Order: sequence, then structure tokens, then C-alpha cells
Amino acid sequence: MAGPHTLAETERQVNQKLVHKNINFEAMAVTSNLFRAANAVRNHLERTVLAKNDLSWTAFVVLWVTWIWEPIETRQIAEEGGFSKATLTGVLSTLEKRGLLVRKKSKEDGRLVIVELTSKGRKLMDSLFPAFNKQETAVANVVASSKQAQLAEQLRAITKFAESRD
Amino acid sequence: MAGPHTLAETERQVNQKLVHKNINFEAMAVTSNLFRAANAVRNHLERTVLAKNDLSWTAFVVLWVTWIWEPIETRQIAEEGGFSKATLTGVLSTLEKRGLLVRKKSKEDGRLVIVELTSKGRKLMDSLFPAFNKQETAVANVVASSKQAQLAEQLRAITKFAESRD
DNA sequence: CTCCGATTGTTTGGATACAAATCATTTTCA
DNA sequence: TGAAAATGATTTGTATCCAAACAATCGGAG
Repeated sequence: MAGPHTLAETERQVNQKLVHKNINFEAMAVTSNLFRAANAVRNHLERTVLAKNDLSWTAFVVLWVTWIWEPIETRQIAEEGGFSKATLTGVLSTLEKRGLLVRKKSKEDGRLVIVELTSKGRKLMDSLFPAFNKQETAVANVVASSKQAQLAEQLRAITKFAESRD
Repeated sequence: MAGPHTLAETERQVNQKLVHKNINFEAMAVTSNLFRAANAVRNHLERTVLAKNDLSWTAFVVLWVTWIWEPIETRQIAEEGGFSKATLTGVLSTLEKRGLLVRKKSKEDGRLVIVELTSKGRKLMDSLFPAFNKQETAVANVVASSKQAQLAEQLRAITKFAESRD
């Protein structure tokens, strides 16, 4: 949200708009930088790693979650990945059509659908994830190595708080 | 990306998949928590503040940027807000139809479109932004007050890095 | 002056995402 | 047991977003 203008410039402008109220600029900086960072990193990873494999962000997350936990129920994929079941259905169909994973009906519960990678899907992830993680490392190394765990924990705490307000 | 499973559980699973490679789990934690936090906070703000005013996230950002910097050229709105010109065109039309802002052609350069809030739009933002900032404050206060500036700065640096890799 | 390339906003076409409705299956409990 | 409630995935309809093509305008080289 804070783009080409610096935070200080934006602060000055906001103060002109709201002289009488007291605005928490530090909080504003936290959230606006949070959104910009997430967007920028996602775009970066899409460009550097995912685009050449013709994978959307969500498609990659589905493959990743499945790769780690297979065999896995679709509802778990949706929960781990953080998107709706409706979204997942479409992505699964696409990935199944491309031969990267398969759907199977659960034998214990006919309502459930179980997902597994194909060997083609596994081979893809074997090469894709290290490349992905390399870029993740480059991003994380922007902050001092000694501060990365703290940063991750702060973000995790923010997530927990925001999700608890459903 | 790290959902119901803890990071430790995911680590163990990933190690089983990639015993021979060395994966940077700390970096993985930073990025995955970054995405989850941004999503959770955005959803939280949409629910608590924006939904009752029937505003989408992008619509709010457009109003906010315009409110702060008006009169403003559309290309600046798109840049500050971090979305494409195509997206902006649609959102501007919606907001103009709802009487919250107006488009005017620039007199100096016929290609440019200048945007200003209407008094109705200004009145909306006068009440909306304090409520929004109150929720931002609640989110930011999840981390110690003394650490908020550092967090914002780390996120800003990450943004800068990711965007520099275009 | 007059092209011609650059810039800007809009339109078009397609991808993505989700809520609500629907269909199939399982579980509950009277 | 069996009807109703609950659960899970899919379909449907709608909103959002973007890249690429397009139209309008500007500005400079010749």
C-alpha cells in the first residue's frame, strides 16, 4: 500500500487528512509492508521458478502439500494450502489432466477423495522444490540469519491472531 | 503453506522426501508464514471493516490512495496500490458509479485521467480509515511494540529485494 | 509540419478464486 | 431399521485480476 512514496511522506499526507484523530502509523507500516512483501515474493517465485514449469501458485502449493503428505485427503490439501474446496477441485482436475497426480475414492469412506502424485509428479517436485527453496533462501537472507526465526514466529503469531477472529 | 501441521512435523516429512538434499527450513518458514499472515490479515480486515461497507480489498486501496493524494493520476494509483492498470480501470468504474469518486481528463495531457473523491467518498474514508487503522493496530500489537518498526523494516527490505529481481 | 515511436487508459479474453446450491455418502438416533 | 442430519466433493454463478491488444494522445526527429 505504501508504494513509490516513502512512509514519511505518506504520514505527512495522512496527518493532513485526519488532523484530529490519532492514527497508529507504526501499525500501518507493519500491515502495508506485509501485503507488499507477500505480493512481491509471490511474484518473484512465480517468475523465477514456477513460470517455466507452467504452474500457477495454487497449483504448486497443491503439488507441494501432496508431495509431502501423500496419500492425502483433498480436504486436508485445502486446509494446508489455505484455499477453498471449490478452488481445489478445479486445480486438481487440471493437474490430473496433466498427469501429475491422481484421485482415488477412499475405501473406508465413499465421500472422501484421496490424492497421490504420479511418478511424473514426484519427479517434477524432486527438481522443483530445491529450486524453489533456493529462492526462498535468497528472500529470507535479506534479513540477518539470526533474525529469521524471530521473523517467522512473529508472522505465525499474526496469522494465529487474525484467524482467531473469524 | 504450513497449515494444521506444525513446522516440525513438516520438516520431518520433507526430510523423508529429500534426504540427500539440504533444505533451508528457516527460509521456508519465513516465506510460508509470510503468505499465511498476509492472507489471514487481509481476510480479517475484509471481514471486520470492509464487508459492511461492501468494499473489496482493491476498492478500499484505491479509495485510500486517492484520499491521501488527490488529485492523483490513475497510473499513480495503480503503482501505489500495486495492481495493474487493467484492474484499476474496472474498480474505478465501479467506484465512480457508486458516487465515491470522479474521473477527469487532464488538461495538460489528454492521455492522463485524474481522480478525485466526491464529498461522499471523503465522508466514507473519514469514518472508514480510523476503523481500519484500529484493526491494523490490533494486528500489529501481536508483536511487541518495541519490535514493530523492525518488523516493518524487514518486510520492506524483502519487498525491495523481490521487486528488484524483475 | 509530419510521421513515428512512446506513453496512457480502456477493452478483451482468459485464469483464478469463492460462496451457495447440489449430489453422493455416511452417521446419528428415535 | 430407517429417516433425518451431517459431511465431503463437485457444479454453478459471479467477482476479481491480469496480460495483451487497442485507441488516443504526446513529443521529438527529420
